[in-house]
Amino acid sequence: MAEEPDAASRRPATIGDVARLAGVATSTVSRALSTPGRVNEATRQRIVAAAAELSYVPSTQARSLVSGTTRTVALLVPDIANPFYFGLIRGAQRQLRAAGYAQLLVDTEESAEIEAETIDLMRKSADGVILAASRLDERQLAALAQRQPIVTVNRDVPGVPSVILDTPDGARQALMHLRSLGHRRIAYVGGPADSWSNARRWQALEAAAPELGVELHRSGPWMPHADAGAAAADTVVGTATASIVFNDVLAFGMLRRLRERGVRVPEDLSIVGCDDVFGADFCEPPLTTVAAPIEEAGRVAVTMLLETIGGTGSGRTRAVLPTYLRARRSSGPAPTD
Amino acid sequence: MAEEPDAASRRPATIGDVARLAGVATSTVSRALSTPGRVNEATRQRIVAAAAELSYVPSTQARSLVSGTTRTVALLVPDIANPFYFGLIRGAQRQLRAAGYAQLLVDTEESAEIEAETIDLMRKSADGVILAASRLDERQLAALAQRQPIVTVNRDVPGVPSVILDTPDGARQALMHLRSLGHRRIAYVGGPADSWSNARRWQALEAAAPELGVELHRSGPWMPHADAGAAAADTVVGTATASIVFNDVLAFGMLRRLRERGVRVPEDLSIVGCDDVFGADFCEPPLTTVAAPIEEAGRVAVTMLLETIGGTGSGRTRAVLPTYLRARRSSGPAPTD
DNA sequence: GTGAAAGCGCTAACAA
DNA sequence: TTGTTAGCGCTTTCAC
Repeated sequence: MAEEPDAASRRPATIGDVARLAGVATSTVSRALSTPGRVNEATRQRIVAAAAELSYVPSTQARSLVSGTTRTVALLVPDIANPFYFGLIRGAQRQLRAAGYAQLLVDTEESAEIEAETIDLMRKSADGVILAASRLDERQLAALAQRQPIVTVNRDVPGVPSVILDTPDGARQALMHLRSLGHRRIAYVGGPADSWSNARRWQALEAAAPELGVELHRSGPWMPHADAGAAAADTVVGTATASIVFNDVLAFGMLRRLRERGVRVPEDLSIVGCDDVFGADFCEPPLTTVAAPIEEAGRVAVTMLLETIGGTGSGRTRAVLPTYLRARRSSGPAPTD
Repeated sequence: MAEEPDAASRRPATIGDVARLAGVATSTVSRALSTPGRVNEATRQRIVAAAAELSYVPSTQARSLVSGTTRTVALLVPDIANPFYFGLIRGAQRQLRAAGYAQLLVDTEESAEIEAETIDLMRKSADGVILAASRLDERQLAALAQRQPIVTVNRDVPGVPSVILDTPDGARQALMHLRSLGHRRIAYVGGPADSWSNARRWQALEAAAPELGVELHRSGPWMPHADAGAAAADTVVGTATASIVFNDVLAFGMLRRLRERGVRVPEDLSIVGCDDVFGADFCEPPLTTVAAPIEEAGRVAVTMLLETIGGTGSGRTRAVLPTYLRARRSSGPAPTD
């Protein structure tokens, strides 16, 4: 194999090049490649060979121009560096690849503005959008969903299909767990003020506390970053003997602070996180946490979105995925007051 | 504001709709929106207003069909769930957004085949490709780079622009650090056999060991997953008093195993990781690790790629980013043998 | 400064 | 079974 002229030529092969080489019309090439049944087997083979020789790749742009469809789905997450979204991203990507779709990942940097702007842009570039932990308000979300297929994750707005991780239930489990260990004064260390999940978890705890005989305290709002954990930890020490924390990342920061202050976990203060993020079993002590099937959430979101796009909508518009408490060592017995 | 008819109409507005509403030709709309200087200010305003009213978004597909350019860059990573890539993804995304590009993120699942296939697909869908820790061999990589703009991260192939994190130097720093602590028998716990960085780190260590009077052992290859850490840890105990590990994730797994076995870190066995991944300062004990400016690597890779695409190539074809040892507590003094 | 028309690569009628 | 033709939405000559 000496020179390969086609490889050297800068311009990628078009359907016209393939047609010329195979001695057929472009429409035949198109058919051979997308509706193999409707073309003579011999010519089909000739065409496939020609395409291979020119290493022809169909232009997705041209295709979508005529089909009006892009076979691309956008996934918007508030913070790509938050390990919580890893599983979601991966689950979505797997399901998308299987369906022959590409994934456009966008980090909206916790900004409602960037989010809205991106969704609008995507109206032409993607067939649909998956919104993780959207920062938009209900009205906006509902309006946008009118215009283009949208599925939300961890955000429930009437009329917008959604995948919900039932973390309020997980929080309830955590509360019972701590209570059964003997804790009576328990704090909820809350996440961002505009977080929908956060509000729902608090509600669930508030509802469950009385009948358990738990004195419930509230701390926050806190940003879901490890750095915020220091201040958060300080608010809890002395107030409660156990805490349920918005998410693991925040809990990591608390753990670090408590170690600095010499407050022992779980002996002096119990901690329960949420998400079962990467690292939750490596930290000191390993973190008891509300684990959620986040990768599955990604897959389900894609499935629902593709149903919406395809109009195959079985009508399922809301999926609630169960969570469970993964008890490790950061929630020991209640300290004797 | 009662009914908003345009919002209700399913079909998104095209340039033609805008032209009609503004009472001009489509070409004028096009100019007004992309070359504002070449159009009368009054008409421009009329057009902008019309576009806003119809909430017109230009079709990127149609644009790229005529321009031959997609303003999209593909980023291929072997494993999206590996926290090492977070920073890279984010750095790349920031720089891309600033330049008005979209990011197509693909998880190649550590498969050379998926990688090659994806790169080929991207020839038409993206203006360029960033390859993190490519699994392809030199020949393939060089050939692909002929056909489309490619920048590699942590992979150096002649003729392919690359961003290199100088982890071999970091490994050398780790070796000196451990030696100065009194360690003489030190193991390198290696990563995947086909990892280019892995090979280079070993070379660096091998070269540095004699003059430091270090007896260097080698363990591996291991997959860079926490689960692999258990077996890896077992190979080191008793052989060496300190170990330099391919990456933090593997080190996490080792830490867990050593805790189970009752081997104290760093008293009985010192550990130095690599990457300074999320969690390295939360684990027990906090992990001393070779830290690399990974987010910067993402930004630099994008810059280099865009230069290649734009033909603005200043000719810079290789960026080497320094690394440094971030000493925490997992590398204590040498145990007395 | 603006409009008419051609064409980017592809698919989908419609004919043959 | 295959070829011809007309567009998808946009940019870009080329006239005016």
